Amino acid sequence: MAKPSKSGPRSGKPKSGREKRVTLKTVAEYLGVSPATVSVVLNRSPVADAIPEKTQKRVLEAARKLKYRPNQLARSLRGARSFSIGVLVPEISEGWAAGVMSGVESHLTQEGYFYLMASHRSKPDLLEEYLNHLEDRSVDGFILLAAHLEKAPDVPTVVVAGHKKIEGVVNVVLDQDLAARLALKHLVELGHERIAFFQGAEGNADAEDRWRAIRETAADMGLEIRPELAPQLVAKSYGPVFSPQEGYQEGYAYGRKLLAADLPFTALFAFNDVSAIGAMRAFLDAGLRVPEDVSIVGFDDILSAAFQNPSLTTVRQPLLELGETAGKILLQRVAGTNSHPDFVTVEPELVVRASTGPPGGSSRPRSAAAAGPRATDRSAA
Amino acid sequence: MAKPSKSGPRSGKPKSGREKRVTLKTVAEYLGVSPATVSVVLNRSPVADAIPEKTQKRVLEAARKLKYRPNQLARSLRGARSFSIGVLVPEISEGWAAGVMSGVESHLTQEGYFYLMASHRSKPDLLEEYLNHLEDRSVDGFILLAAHLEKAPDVPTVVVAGHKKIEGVVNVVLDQDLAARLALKHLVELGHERIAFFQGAEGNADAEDRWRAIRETAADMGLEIRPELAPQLVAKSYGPVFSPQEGYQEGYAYGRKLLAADLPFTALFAFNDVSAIGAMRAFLDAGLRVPEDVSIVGFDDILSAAFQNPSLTTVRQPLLELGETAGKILLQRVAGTNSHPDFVTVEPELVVRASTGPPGGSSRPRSAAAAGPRATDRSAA
DNA sequence: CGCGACGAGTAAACCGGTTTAGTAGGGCCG
DNA sequence: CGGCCCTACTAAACCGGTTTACTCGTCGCG
Repeated sequence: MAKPSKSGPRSGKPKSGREKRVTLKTVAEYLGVSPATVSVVLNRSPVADAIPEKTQKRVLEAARKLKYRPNQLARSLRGARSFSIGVLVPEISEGWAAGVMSGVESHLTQEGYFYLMASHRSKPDLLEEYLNHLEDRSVDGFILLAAHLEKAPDVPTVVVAGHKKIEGVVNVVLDQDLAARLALKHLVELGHERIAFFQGAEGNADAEDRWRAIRETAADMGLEIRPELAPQLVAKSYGPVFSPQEGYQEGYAYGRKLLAADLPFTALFAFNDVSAIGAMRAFLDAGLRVPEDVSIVGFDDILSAAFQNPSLTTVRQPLLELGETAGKILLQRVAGTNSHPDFVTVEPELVVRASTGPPGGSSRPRSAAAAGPRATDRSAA
Repeated sequence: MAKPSKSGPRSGKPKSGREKRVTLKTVAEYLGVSPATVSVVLNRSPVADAIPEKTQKRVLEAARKLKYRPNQLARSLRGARSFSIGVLVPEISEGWAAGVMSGVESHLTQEGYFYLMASHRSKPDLLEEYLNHLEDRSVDGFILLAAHLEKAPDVPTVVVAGHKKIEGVVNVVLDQDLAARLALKHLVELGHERIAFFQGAEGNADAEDRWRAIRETAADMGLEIRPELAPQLVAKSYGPVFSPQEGYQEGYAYGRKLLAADLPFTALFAFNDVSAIGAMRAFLDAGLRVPEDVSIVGFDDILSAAFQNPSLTTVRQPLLELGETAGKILLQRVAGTNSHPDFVTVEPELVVRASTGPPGGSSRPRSAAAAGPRATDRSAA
């Protein structure tokens, strides 16, 4: 019917060497129908109900045969959705962000979304600039890591490790209270009473909330926190960062300061693994044994935590889960599912390794008996 | 002049609460000119030469006042360029890829580009799928990390750590010959003659080329490579990977095997830092001293390399530079600057730390029988 | 026989820009 | 005074889809 003309085989001018891209029109002409019909069928739009099976089959087949792939830019221009979301991280190469990103990506690509990414370097003006650029590219939503947002963007937004309540923004955060409880309970059960702490640097996304959680939990458990034993780090790292040397060196320096304070303590709960590792080295260098003289608990569970000697007991952040949760919630919001809570928490986990043990005094008390085997017990045969 | 009408203040219907987005038309109507004029002026298109200063100023000012921001999707739809490029990495959370990405990002965002990203997980079909999806989103080019490409995509492409010559694709690779020379020269100058090696696993993007470089360099320097002292790793990691425990444990296992081979050696040049660290622990556990009994050279310079005890001498990959180079070349190609070589190399650097030293273990070369003391030798004071 | 209801699509507007071809009006020249 | 060239823009096509409103032909029914 209609006029199929001789459109089947490639007629017309031979063009230059290159194949033109297959477009909606190509398919329509090939079939002798209008572009609208093809579009409607391929999208299973409700209007397509009026089109008989037979034609639908023809369209589908033609599309497949010609290897038609719709131009996504064109679709997004008209439609509301672009199926891409903007992601802003403090710094990609940084371990924490990379881990969370991995979770974000896994969920998004699985749902057919891609994301546009940039690093805000914790600078408010860069953040602002990228938010604008990305909106101009019609992203459907934002996922922001460790970002200090002032006001909600025009599209759905989820912030990971932001701790500010902003109308219309969902925050995904680690359950710092649980983290504090896990670590302190572990130490207390081992018999520790005098515990030192590292507070996160100002500006660190998690520092404030984590410290609040620690204070409250310590109070609940009847632990005293001595200010002299709870210095605040200053390294300019933002997130729970694996910043090259700085954090490590700072941990070393503060580890020495703790010793110099000359107040007794048998354990240290550091702000993160990097500072924990630095402090551990300081203690070892000072002739103390870990964990016999000082137990150490880190935070994050960075990859090298397990490689330390002794291997580091730490509170693991489920980075993948943080990312996946953020992705899931964002896509739900993009899809219009409303009413999410302001804060969604993800649970950390305590990874007990060899850097913690019962407090045991200088002259090898019951360490041999109670402290049990080293972590190197895994060496099998 | 013309008819400014009363367009200045927001007239018309009050709309609902929300501000409509400012579009080209908005600006045009506000000024009483046509969209074409505004477009032409804002783009400094050659046609705009015909438009007097005065009008141009008016347009520019109006655009600023109304906070006009062009819809990038619309621009890309017509124009050839979308100012976004597709990036496919093996896995984001992986250290090597994250480092290279950091370089890529730095160059691209600086040039006003964004990128769409996904992980190909070293699976050819995923790679293929994402290449298509990204082309459908009109990316201007591709940067692929550690990917095995079969044929060149339709847009300019740069592959980092791909080692295959493909027509129209530029490869950015580490100079493995230089890497081998740096490491071996260092060891030879220290006095080492019997050196053990770890070969990279099959499928690792760099394994083959690196091993070739090592063999050739060793031959040049008159070093003999004993097959028994050059086992090939098998961990399924692709790139120069910081794969959690596996690589480390494999290093440990192969370290033991080297000792069991009962062939004398005074140094190990590992395939990467992770396996080097694993092997180091194996040596230490066996009662050997590092570097007095065995010197160890790693590869990559992962962040924790400096935290080891002893800290690890290693061949550093300039990850940022790899990424930046890839970005720079790609954008040049996108801009049409032709004729790039098939391969561009980036130079590694030897970072000498504490795990290498002259051979000359006190009196016990490689006493396999010694299940000696722990490695806690650092009890300085 | 006339009318409304389908069935099967289609024309055309639209998204928000870019770009090409063209045009109205004025000045200058011969 | 007509023709021509500038100047300063503008109309309209176009990019590649999506969507809404409408048409055209046929059938059922009263």
